[in-house]
Amino acid sequence: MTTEVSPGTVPGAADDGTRWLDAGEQRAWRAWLYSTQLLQERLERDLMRATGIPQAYYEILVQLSEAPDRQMRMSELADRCLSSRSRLSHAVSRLEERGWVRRQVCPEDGRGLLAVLTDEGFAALEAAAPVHVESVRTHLFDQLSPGQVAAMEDIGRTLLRHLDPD
Amino acid sequence: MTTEVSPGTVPGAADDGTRWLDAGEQRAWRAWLYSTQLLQERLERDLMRATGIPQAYYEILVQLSEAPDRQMRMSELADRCLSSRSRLSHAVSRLEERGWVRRQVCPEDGRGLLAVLTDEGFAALEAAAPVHVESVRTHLFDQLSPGQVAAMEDIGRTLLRHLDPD
DNA sequence: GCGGAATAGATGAGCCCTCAACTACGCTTC
DNA sequence: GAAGCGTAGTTGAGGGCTCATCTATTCCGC
Repeated sequence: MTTEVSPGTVPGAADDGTRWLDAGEQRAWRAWLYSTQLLQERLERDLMRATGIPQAYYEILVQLSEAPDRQMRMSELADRCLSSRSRLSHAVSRLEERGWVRRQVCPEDGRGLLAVLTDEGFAALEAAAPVHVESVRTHLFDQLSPGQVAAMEDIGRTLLRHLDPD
Repeated sequence: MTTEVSPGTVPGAADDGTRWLDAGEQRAWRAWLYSTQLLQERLERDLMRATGIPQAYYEILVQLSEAPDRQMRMSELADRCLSSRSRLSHAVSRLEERGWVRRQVCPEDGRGLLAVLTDEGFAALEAAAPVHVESVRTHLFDQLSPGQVAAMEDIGRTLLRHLDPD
């Protein structure tokens, strides 16, 4: 009862060695959790409503658009999009149905495939980009001071070093 | 070509009034996006693997466990979980199947229902809590300095004021 | 008290994602 | 040159979420 506990935690839990969160950590955690959740949902909905493109697909188009010849191996594309192979495979299938991406056999490796951005795909990205950028600016950058933006980058990088140890 | 643009943005885009992101903003944005994405996935996977409970359900159990008589109106529960009514309704149906929550008619409002946490539900939460807290501590708090934690809370609160204007 | 708007919640289709197989090719080694 | 292992990518089942729609109840004004 005296122990304010954690990510939603059971009041009165026994001392079982768990490193529970104190009240301050609890507040910080909730602020992070709720804000990232709401921001993500907001960005996703803005993009989806305006263009019909989910963020995950947008990211794929972006990566391809920046690649030499607008093409990339499936695996590398998955890595860059922080996506599982399976997720990417499903996603590229959908994008193929829309005519935005093509699969092409890879000359150097008979197992491999290249995902190629089509002109239609590039056009779709060009149409979507301003919408998405504006959304990110409105809901994120317009709300934060330069110091907060710097802190956000610093925190993000710190977490990435731990989470994504290439 | 000279303009480094944004959330994945089309090189060479014309000046169409879009407030593109500059290189620094781009970096900050990516750091935030990737770190939150990876952290979320990590927490979700840890909790799911160890307990079979998705984070969204965990949050519901937490909110109920902290409510008077471990019960709450569906709508209020949805609000507190940052969930849509529909999502909560589906989720509570699943939780009912597991025997962790019960639906009960609301005395004061014939339209309303109360979600009630069962003893089994509470037990499931008690079992899951240490796992989840440990995961949050390992992947988040153990990585950040006290200053970074404070900045994280500050940024989160700032964004919430804009996103969740109660 | 009656008609209409607002509120509480449920429901089903469709989409995306995860997880666990599974196929197919390449790379070594003997 | 066949066996075995690792890598590339796909597939399908199952679950969660969104969105639009639907029902039931309450609230309000007259």
